[in-house]
Amino acid sequence: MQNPNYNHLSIENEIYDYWEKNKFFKPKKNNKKYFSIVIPPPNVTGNLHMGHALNNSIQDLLIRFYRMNGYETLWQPGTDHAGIATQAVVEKQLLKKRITKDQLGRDKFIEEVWKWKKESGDQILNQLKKLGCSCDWSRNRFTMDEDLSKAVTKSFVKLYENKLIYKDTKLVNWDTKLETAISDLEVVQKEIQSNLYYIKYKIVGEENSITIATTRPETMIGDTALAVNPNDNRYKKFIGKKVLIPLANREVKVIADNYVSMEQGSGALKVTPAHDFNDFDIGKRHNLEFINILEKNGKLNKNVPKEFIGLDRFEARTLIIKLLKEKNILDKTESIKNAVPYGDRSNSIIEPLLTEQWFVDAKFLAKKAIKVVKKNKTNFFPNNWSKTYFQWMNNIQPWCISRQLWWGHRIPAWYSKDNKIFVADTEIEAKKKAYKVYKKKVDLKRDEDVLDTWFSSALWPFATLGWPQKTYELKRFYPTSVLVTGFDIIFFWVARMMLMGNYLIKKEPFSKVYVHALVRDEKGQKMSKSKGNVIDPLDIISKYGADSLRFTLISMASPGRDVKLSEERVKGYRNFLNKIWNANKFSKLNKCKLSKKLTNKNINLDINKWIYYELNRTSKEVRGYISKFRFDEAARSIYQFVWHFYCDWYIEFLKPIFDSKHKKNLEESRNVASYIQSSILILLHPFIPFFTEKVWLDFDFGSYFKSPLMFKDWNLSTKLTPSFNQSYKKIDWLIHLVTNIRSTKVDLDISPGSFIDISINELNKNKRGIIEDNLNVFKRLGRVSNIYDSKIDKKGIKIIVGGESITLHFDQNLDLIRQKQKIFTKVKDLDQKVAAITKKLKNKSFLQNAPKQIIEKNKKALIDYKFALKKLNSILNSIKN
RNA sequence: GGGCAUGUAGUUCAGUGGUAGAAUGCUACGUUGACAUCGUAGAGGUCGCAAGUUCAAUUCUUGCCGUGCCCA
Repeated sequence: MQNPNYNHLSIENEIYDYWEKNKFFKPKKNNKKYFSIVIPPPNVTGNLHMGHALNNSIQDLLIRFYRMNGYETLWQPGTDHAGIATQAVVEKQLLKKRITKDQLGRDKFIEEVWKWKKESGDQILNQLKKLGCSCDWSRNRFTMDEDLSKAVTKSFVKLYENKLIYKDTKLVNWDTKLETAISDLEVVQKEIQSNLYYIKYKIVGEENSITIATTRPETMIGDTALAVNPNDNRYKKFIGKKVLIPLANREVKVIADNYVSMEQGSGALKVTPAHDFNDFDIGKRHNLEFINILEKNGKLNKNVPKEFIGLDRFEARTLIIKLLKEKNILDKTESIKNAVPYGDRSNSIIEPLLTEQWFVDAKFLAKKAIKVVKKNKTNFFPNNWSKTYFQWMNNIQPWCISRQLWWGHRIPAWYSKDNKIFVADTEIEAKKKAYKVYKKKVDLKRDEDVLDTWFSSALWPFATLGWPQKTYELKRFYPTSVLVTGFDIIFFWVARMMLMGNYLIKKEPFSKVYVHALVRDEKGQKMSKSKGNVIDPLDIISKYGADSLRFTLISMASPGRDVKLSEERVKGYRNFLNKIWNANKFSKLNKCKLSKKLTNKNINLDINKWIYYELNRTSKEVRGYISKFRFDEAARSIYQFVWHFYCDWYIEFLKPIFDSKHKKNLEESRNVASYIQSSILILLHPFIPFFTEKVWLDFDFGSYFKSPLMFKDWNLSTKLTPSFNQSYKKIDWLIHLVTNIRSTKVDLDISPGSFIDISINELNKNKRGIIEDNLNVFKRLGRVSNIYDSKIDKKGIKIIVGGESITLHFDQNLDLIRQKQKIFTKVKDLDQKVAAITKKLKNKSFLQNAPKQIIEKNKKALIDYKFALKKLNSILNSIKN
């Protein structure tokens, strides 16, 4: 420990190696309780961002805490295969070599993806190690692993057989860039400036026309009706008649439907059942024709007039407007703001498209998932999130699980030539099933599509533990104890695990869900690359250390609030580590050492009892906070203890003792100091594992406690005799006294280093005893040379501590103006308080209604205030004289 | 439009039906053998606004205003 300051740079890697080498992250089997967490699997293409850092700091805190409390503890790590994102990454890479995926073909392309995964897929896991995460890496899983894939197939088959997975032709959100269906959750509505076009539809056989309004005029080619509200007097007369769709030159009926709003637009609605979700419903209600006009890439197909075939949807829009203008059919154009759906991956405008897809009957599965939360088998923290959860679950839509991609779990469905579907675990099984139907061998073709990545993520909590095998881990660690996650994926992920877990295992996947907020920049702005305000956790780690980052994030993770991160805060907590580092140096310098002889029964000195008492209190408090998920309060509590009790006062108390030759006091204090020091490491280990481990090893606490820090019993609280509480109060008073002496010196403009004499003749016996018992400590900290037990003939000034007065004597002439000023303000303050309480105590209804202890408290306060006021006034008088 | 948060010191945030807290920043002083990534002392708040409930409201209720997010 030669460095004057703590330097994390070489230390963190070295410590992580030490943990891994010793296999400390593997669960230690025992018969006691278990604690398990499955990591929210980061995207295999991902890089560690602040959200991950927060998420995983909290998980590691919990895992280390429960591990140290003797639970059989598993933190299950892994990554997900991120269908769209990964495929895009590999496609991009291939494009650099001027190869398209279609040139390669499906199998070769998949090989390329695996190659990529092997080379650069686990980057984020190494980044988690930098953060100090104590996952059991020997159990690392990937959603495309063989056993997880088996779990996926098995679930699909089971759900299909139970009619909870089915094929259907529906409108889905279609991404024309990626050419796949995407989930409605992957669609972001963006408010943009659009044109609202008013177009005249001529009534067949009349001169009249009806004007409709649309932002997507190109879809009119697929119109199969015109709808008006049945109560709309403007249009009633047209119901049942036919209109001519301009350009398409097709005749469609005018229908009446309550869905149509009379106020919106022109009050008449063009109905395109194959290209709009609301129109789809109208189409079903009125048995309309569904005309699909789009190819999968967003170009117009053969169902449109010749001049439009092959045009991109937006080119078609421009052309249509041009033609309508020419033919004088365009009534007017309005500029409006409207919400337009974008794909969150491709950032291209999403088209509702009529396709055949696979769906999960989410509504059925939701019933159980709702019940489990209602019955508190799964609890959200903060509890408010359960409302969000219920709201979504209650309005759940069929979940479209097929994706038109190559990378992912291929759907285990095979088709015969006459399009019969055979769903099975393997092709052989499917063929067997087909044989039963056809009574002969037939050729089968496998479904080309893959499953939504979230389908496999939904199985994560049990598939990673070995399901469908009946493994030890599944039995021991399921349901998992806590899920730690960001609120943004409650629907995407949490809800879906609940659907699947409760159905396939018939048990909730986790007992608790801790939901944390977003990490933002210091101004509260969302971090984004385009804004350039991204703080890279790895930069922060290399600059200040993983521990500093962890402590910062944990301290700021107040429930229901976003974390506003600024580098200044990280720096502050780096300073905190440095402070402890130096406190340890002090301990070593003074030969502090643990001793088996030390028990809390043979501690005699007040200061040692005081710190022991406070440690005990802190440890209990922190445990309470952690179990209530109040990590911010837990961090605050330890910080307070370490800096303001241990460093600010206790180490100062120790100095006079270490300078003395009193053998017994010396030994006791060295023992206690060392005990407190080691306890701080234990308390803090879940928060700042690298630092605490380093010190633990340096001081060889491991051999004393016969335990690595990571498995050391975290529980520090013990039953203490009342004498500890007494000592606590004594030292507390002493601290007030010393503080008061110091501030009086500042008020009087006297050098803080100077020594003074004091008289304690007005002090009661009890308080005198405190000074006598802690004489050296008091003299050193208060910078007091002589203590008189009687009035002495020397200039002085009285101060009040805890209602008792003491006289401070000074040699020089004093400038009492500031002191007087200060007393004046105190008197004024007290006067107000006395007046307020007096008024209160005269109020009959207060006396009648307020609880007894409040009345007593007020009465006592009044007496105290009056007493202090009297003393202050007498001091004021003495100054005047 | 519906829903959920949120408004407390310059800043970031705790907290409570009964005397307003922390961190950081700020000011003054300080290099005494753990630490200047530090120490000592201090200044700093109508607890968003209004009404109601109550003996008592920063805290509970309602309304309004501001901010953020989710869903349509």
